[in-house]
Amino acid sequence: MEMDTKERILATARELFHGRSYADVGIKEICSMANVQKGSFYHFFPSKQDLAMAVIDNMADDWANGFVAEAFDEDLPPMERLDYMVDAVYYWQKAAKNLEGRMPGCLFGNLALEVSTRDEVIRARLNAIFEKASSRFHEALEQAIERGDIPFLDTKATATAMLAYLEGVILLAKTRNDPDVVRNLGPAIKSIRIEQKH
Amino acid sequence: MEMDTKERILATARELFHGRSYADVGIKEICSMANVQKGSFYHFFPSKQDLAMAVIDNMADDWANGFVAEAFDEDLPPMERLDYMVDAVYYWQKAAKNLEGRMPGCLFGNLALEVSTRDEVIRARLNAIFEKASSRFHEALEQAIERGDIPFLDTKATATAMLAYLEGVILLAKTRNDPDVVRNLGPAIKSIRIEQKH
DNA sequence: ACTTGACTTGACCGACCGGTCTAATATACT
DNA sequence: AGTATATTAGACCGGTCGGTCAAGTCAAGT
Repeated sequence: MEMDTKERILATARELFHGRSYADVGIKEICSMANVQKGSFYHFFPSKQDLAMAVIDNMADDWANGFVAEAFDEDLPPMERLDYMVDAVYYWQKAAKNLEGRMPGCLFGNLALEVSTRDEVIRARLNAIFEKASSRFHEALEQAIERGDIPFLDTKATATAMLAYLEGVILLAKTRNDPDVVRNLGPAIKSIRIEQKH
Repeated sequence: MEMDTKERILATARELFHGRSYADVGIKEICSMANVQKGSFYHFFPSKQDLAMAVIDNMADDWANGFVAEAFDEDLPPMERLDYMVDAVYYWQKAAKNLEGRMPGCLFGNLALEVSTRDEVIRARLNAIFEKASSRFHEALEQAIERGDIPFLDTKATATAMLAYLEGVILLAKTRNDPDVVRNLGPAIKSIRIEQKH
């Protein structure tokens, strides 16, 4: 049995938004690629903005239960989780590029820069997702310090800085259209540190 | 005497693109804000894409001759240039937010994520600009090592990583709509290091 | 005085946008 | 069987998009 209409819309929209951009992908295109009619679309999603929110949540869920869960596995040594995460990003981007010819980058980062100046709702949601992602880094850092793997530092700030770095690396890689940038620069995420201020 | 028509278009487009996005700003809007007619616009710019290129170059020039020139002043100790750069970004973003209520982020980063999947020409230009920016970091690092300010490392890779970090920090700050993120995380740019591999 | 060419004006174009609406159809409960 | 409800179908809407174009203005060159 084929996917539920709503899920088909969601999956298609996610793919298109990720591969191109929010503004560049129209509802009509999503519908025709998902084999759904306009009316059906608007039966499930009150607006394009609403669809965007659903796509974001959908992707965030997949992430949280996908490699993020794997990478930040409690059984892994904390600092190794960072490498795992970088690797996951690299392989994913590389696979996507091999398929589409273009490196799509990070859906959240893409959307953040594209729409956060004109859509408060979406901006806030993306911010929350970044917040959550940052907290995974935070946990890992806390544990690393506890185990004595790394010297004491401001774990909260450093965690956010690491997330920023990862997003920045993806941005540069996308601009170069070269996933290798992720592999070459990514591991340096472990070198970032922000001292505790008092 | 008022500005040249072409320059008026350029300045207006730059402001609008930076403050919102490429797709969200139409030629009509640019024209009316710049007090120019459609026809005049297309007399100077053959297409919207061409305008984008001009805007990018225009901004890149201003940067290169503006704070980048100041920050990467050869008279400054190399590593202090990084702090200067971070400061400049912070004050700029803060000023922009105070004016418009929204943190615009980095025009290059914004455009890169928005259009680089569907416009090779613009993508390549943005890539070149990042390349150039990275080379300023590179120079600084080389000099820092030469002076013995920092231990030996892969200056090329580290320079690129630093640029990535800066872009990532701006991305996160924009998503949070809070320039303070730049001030808090920015200085950690100096902690990034990529070892020379052999 | 006349010509040239840069510049301006604004009406106009087809295509597409997000979104609406009515009518038809499948499904599920009584 | 009958009826309510969820879903689908696709024509249609006003508005906007990037871009074109014919007509004209105006200053400089001869």
